[in-house]
Amino acid sequence: MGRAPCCSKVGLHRGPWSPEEDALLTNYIQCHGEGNWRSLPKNAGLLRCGKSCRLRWMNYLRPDIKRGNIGPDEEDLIIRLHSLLGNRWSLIAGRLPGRTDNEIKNYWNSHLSKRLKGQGIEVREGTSKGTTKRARISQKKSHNVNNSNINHSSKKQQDKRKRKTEGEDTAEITRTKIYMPKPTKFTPTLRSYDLIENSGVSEVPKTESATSQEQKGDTTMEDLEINWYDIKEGGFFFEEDDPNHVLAFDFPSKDRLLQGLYQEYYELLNSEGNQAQLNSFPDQSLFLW
DNA sequence: AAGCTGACCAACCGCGTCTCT
DNA sequence: GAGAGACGCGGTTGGTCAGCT
Repeated sequence: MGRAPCCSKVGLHRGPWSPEEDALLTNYIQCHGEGNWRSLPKNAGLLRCGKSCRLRWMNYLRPDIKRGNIGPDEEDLIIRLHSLLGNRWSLIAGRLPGRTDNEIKNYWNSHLSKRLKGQGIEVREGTSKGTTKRARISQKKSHNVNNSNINHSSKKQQDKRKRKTEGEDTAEITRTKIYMPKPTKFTPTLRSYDLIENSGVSEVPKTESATSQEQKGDTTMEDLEINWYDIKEGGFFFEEDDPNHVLAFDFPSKDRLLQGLYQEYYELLNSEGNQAQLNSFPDQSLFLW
């Protein structure tokens, strides 16, 4: 499909952002909102490509970005999610409020990956997209580079040259087709529930929206048959000040099939040796709300 | 003090996918 | 259904800095 020339445009700034550029971008987005990255630089008076603006905003300027070191809890979550999802950094970042995919990716590559390998823990490489053209090229490239005795600087130059000619190489690579279900958007609403210690849900939903939904004959809690304990154990709940009070996902009745997928996901999440299965699991569907 | 090395991380690149016409 | 533009993602690069020799 068509690709935007973007950063190749002559006369655009590249490299580190200045405070003035940051201010221009921040002010513009605060006034006009995100989106339209293509036209944003022009409208905001920035000599940057839209892609660069988006990246700067998403990874650095966004007000909800959490600063500071990644804590042990976050680290543990990253490790667990990576074992399930592979290098799908955006999905992992989606479970860590305030953290960006870039940050998690960097943290993984510079800290966790090495540490886990050092501990003799097998680190899952690649993703379900590991059989894509790009991934195969990458594997092929690293293989070639590893087999050469070139020094560091010439290796980089060689990589660049290879990148320019690799179109010819790819024709010889065997293609493995992976069928991924088309991502489906659905919108579970949040309900709040009170929990009785070790015994699951004590009461039916009490929130206003939940009550009105029930009155309209929408999905009830009993209909859902979701294993609440699994949700809690899976970490996909939101604890408020009261530790016995949780928010859980609620699926509209039209999304019964997706509810099944959701339950399947948690079963996989809690089972041993689930990586192969997850490679074919439509996880994109689960995170697109 | 100077040079080297590796770690870190912001930014870039290229591709796949989505959306609109 | 096809094509083009826009967006989002993951891999990679390169500048900076701290620690070591």
